[in-house]
Amino acid sequence: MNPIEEIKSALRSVIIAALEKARAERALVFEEIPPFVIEVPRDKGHGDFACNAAMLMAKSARRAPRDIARIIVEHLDRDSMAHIQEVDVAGAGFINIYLRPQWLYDIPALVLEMKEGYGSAPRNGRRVMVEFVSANPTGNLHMGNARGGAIGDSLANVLNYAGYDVEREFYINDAGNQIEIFAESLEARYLQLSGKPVPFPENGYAGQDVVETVKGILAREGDRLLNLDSAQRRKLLTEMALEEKLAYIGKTLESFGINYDVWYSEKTLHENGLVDAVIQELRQKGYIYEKDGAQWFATTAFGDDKDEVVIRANGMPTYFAADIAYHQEKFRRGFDWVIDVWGADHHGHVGRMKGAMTALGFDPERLDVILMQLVRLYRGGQIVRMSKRTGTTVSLDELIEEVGRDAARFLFVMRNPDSHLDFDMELAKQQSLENPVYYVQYAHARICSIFRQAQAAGIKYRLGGDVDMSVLTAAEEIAILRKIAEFPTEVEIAAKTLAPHRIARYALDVAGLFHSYYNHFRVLQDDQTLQNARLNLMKVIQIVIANALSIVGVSAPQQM
RNA sequence: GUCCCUGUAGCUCAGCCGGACAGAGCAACGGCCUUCUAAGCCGUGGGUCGGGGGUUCGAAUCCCUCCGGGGACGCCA
Repeated sequence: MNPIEEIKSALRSVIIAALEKARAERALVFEEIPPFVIEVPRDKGHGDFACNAAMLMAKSARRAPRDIARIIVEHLDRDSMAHIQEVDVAGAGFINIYLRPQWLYDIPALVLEMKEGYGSAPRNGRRVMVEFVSANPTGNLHMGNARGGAIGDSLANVLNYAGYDVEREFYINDAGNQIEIFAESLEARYLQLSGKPVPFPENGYAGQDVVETVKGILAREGDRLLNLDSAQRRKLLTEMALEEKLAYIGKTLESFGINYDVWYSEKTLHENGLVDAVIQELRQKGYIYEKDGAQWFATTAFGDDKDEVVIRANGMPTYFAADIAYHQEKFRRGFDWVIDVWGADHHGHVGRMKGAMTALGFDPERLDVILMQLVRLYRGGQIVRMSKRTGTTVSLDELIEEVGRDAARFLFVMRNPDSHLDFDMELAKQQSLENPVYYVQYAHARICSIFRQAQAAGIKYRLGGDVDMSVLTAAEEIAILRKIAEFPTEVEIAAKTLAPHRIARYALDVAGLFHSYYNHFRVLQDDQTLQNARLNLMKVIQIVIANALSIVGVSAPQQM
């Protein structure tokens, strides 16, 4: 249920009818009706809706845009749409349409009926998977993972609102080179902590967290692994460590408000032969060749500037090979649309993956990759450099602990993924004007407070139904209703353009309109009719803010 | 060198599926608490939308080019 879109489509029909009528009467000569738009003008002085059809037709109809616009207006059947109050021609040839305010007064009843469903589109039956974070299970989650988590989860929320059946997935990189190195690191620590002075691998995982993990294993298992051969020892250590790490990652993400539907193991792709199979399939299609003892995938056939190794000279498949198999599986599992949220450092991987999907016969348009620019961490204006020793600066746990889940998520989601984010810890944890999350939450809490006051004073009011909203004639009230009406369209655009930050911005806009209104108008007052209408207005704002915040993944507090 | 992102008010950023005089927050300056939470509100000043071409009736938005900033170019993931 999208009031704006319904009106737009009704207006579209009316305008098309006018064009047809004008053509039939030979008032206008043209071949085809151009793909014109009906939009909400930025400037309220330009009406409730504006149409650019006349300007687009100027050339083919060989008339001045304003002339065409006037002819369209003359042929409009105004009675066919009760809401139309006034239509005029303005600017370069815009058709500005003014509606009777009743269309806005109908909005609150709709919102109150749909409640948390307001803004959402009907189920469209299409399945979409959002894969995000997918951090290496060998270490802790860092700021980049935090941003990816906030964006990915919020995007999944937006898509769900927009009518898709969404699944969240975490791809576990539990195979490959880095796991080998992880295994070696674990073994070295295990031996060292058991009193055997072995050297630590040169490029091993030197972090303290690995030491802690091994200490835990020693405490539980004792030194019984000393008796095993090295391969067996590494295997067991890796299994135990990964289980612990993944549980920890899952717990952290959960406390960040993120819950996955599926945790998908890379290792199972190898074990089930899916990696070999997909390479074989590509080979049959002629995209695989051998060079220097390795197997190469001819990604240059799809616009890449150089080919890519899929099977190393040592016989081990690369990460890319496994990822091709993984993405093939995503489509095989029945997803209509597959979205990955990756760090910008993976940008070279995008074209190759789309090429691989094309080679396998999947439409690459069904795969979208959000490349998120990396996060630079600051503390009070000073950049925080990556620590060599721990391999990390601030972990997601520390972020949640220090800044708080709501503020962190809002700050991440608010920014366009394309923006290079300078994240200042000091700024983020300030509970001040610098911190927009509180501005929005405060609006929600204030409205809750009004209703608490109303209740305490024993005020009787009715929400929804046939409540007369037409007493809300102030420009501020009209502006708020208009903004509320735009929410479903905002969700739709955010989903279509994969831009959850639009919802955070929208929430800020609504909060701004509310705070201003609150300081100029009394909700609770003697005039019963007005009071009732304003309480309805408040309730509707509260619902929309709560809905927007839920998409962003931020709580809507009752009081602050 | 090739590729990706980016350059909008002093600062941080929206706007960029082309549309009518370019927006917000912060900072600066000046106001507003006996009334539903001052984590708020009101007002003032502040911009060659990096530069230059092009497409268009119309460009911050699309294309080309140059310049500045960030990043990627591994038989790592």
